[in-house]
Amino acid sequence: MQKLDDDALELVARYFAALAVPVRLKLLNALREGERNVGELTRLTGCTQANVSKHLALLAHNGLVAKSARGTSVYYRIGDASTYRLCDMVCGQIAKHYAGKAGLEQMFALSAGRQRDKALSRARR
Amino acid sequence: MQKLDDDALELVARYFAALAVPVRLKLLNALREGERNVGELTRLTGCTQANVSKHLALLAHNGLVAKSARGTSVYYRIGDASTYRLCDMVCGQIAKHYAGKAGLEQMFALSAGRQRDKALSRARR
DNA sequence: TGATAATATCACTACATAGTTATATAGTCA
DNA sequence: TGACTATATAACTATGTAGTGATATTATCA
Repeated sequence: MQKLDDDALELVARYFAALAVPVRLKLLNALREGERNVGELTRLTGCTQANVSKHLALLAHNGLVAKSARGTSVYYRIGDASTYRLCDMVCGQIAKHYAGKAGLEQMFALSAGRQRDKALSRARR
Repeated sequence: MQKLDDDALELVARYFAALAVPVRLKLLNALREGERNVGELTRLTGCTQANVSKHLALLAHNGLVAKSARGTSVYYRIGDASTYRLCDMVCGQIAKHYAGKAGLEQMFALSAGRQRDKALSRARR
């Protein structure tokens, strides 16, 4: 039972670790508006293609994104709609924690706006 | 604006990183039932005192726990009640992702049970 | 089949941080 | 004040992984 519990903690930690890198958050954010292929995501993030590919593989491995190949391209999309709820909660907590620092709430409002609802209803199904 | 957005991603990533280490999740889990001092948390986790102290400092720095000194002891408590909602959401997603693996849902049920409600109502105030 | 394009993987470097031991700091009580 | 206890910090090692350039893999189309 203690062993099981440690395995669970390990899994949860890995999940959070998947969200603990700015580039990966940027990738997830880019997918709010719908699916995109690797080339598009490479341009959007400004990273090398190899790097984007690696991050996407990690996100997919943790169930945060899903992929489907069409032609020579591979299209990625959000794997679980509740991922954004998670991010939005964190944004809220950070905004609260840093309350007083000018304009931080607005900064986060960016990622929690109308875009989300569009993407959510798409991903929910 | 692009710069601001990158700063926001950095902050969110740091917050998730704080949750991305099993020992820290164990610490937060131990605080579900109420506040504890460093010595108690050291015993509960089985780590060295120095290590626990470092993890607690990091959690405090990110607003996940709060501390108050009484005598020679320092007592830590949950900084934000919604932290557990975050963890429980992740547990739910993982359980969904691994659905089929025997007994995994029960494994996670451990950390999302009645204890949470007690701790939440305490921390909410 | 050969050329081209898109993605994934490999081998590598650089850096951040988890964990450890030893020590410093601060509070309590005789 | 000195001994004792609890916590924090410093210095260090080991390890994981983000990022890169080069290359392999796979699909498309002439």
